[in-house]
Amino acid sequence: MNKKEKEMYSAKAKVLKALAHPTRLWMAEQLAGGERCVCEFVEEIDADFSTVSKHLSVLKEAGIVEDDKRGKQVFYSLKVPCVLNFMHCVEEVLRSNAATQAALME
Amino acid sequence: MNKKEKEMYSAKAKVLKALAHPTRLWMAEQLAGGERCVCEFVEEIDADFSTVSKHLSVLKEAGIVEDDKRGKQVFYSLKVPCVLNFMHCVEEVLRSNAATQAALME
DNA sequence: TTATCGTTTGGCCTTTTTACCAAATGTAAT
DNA sequence: ATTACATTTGGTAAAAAGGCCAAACGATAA
Repeated sequence: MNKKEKEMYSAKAKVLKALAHPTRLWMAEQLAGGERCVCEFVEEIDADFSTVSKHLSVLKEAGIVEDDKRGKQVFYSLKVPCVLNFMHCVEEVLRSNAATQAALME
Repeated sequence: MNKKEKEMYSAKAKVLKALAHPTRLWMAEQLAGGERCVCEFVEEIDADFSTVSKHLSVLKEAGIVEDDKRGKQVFYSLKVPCVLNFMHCVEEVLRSNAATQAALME
């Protein structure tokens, strides 16, 4: 891996890292159903307003979501919807793991 | 988010987290071309043997790769190849980010 | 203007992650 | 049995991530 390659993989990893948190993953999936304002998320998660805001800014920084301030509220939406395709595969990994576990039990 | 949902998202996040590191991401892509032994990775990355081994064990723990000890060497291979599909989307995010950047320049 | 609402930012502390070293393990060759 | 090789494990120190509080901000309402 040369320097340029390293930077490329760091950039890719950053995108994945942004999604690699339960709360952020959940948020991303919620946004698949359309935009949401920060306050909606705060209600549904049991977390501080500032915590939710910071999670959203991680997603934004990674380029996964974008924000739109309208009036007093800020609405977030998915910028690159394909991230949800990840989920099918992630679920396949989980199923595979479950199968492996089950096999060990026998 | 109830407790069960929380656990589900934690499990999914763990899979993503495993891939969310430049070195591990690179390794996963390398494995797309077929199995590799640990020593091969050590040569190509400028990192300690133990570091490489630990990264691989993170991938293994997540259920993304599996290992096969043959003789003195341990060979790793992709267990769930679909993880590579992630990459197309991740690249799309990066392209989208580049476009956003470019737009700002004008 | 002042007050209020929705959100972000800064600071601080705790937890997790990362990476190296050294020591332990297991396999194969001598 | 001893040695050498490939890998893993344990320990530890440094860096990054997570989450809460309080303070700052910007837009609207009074």
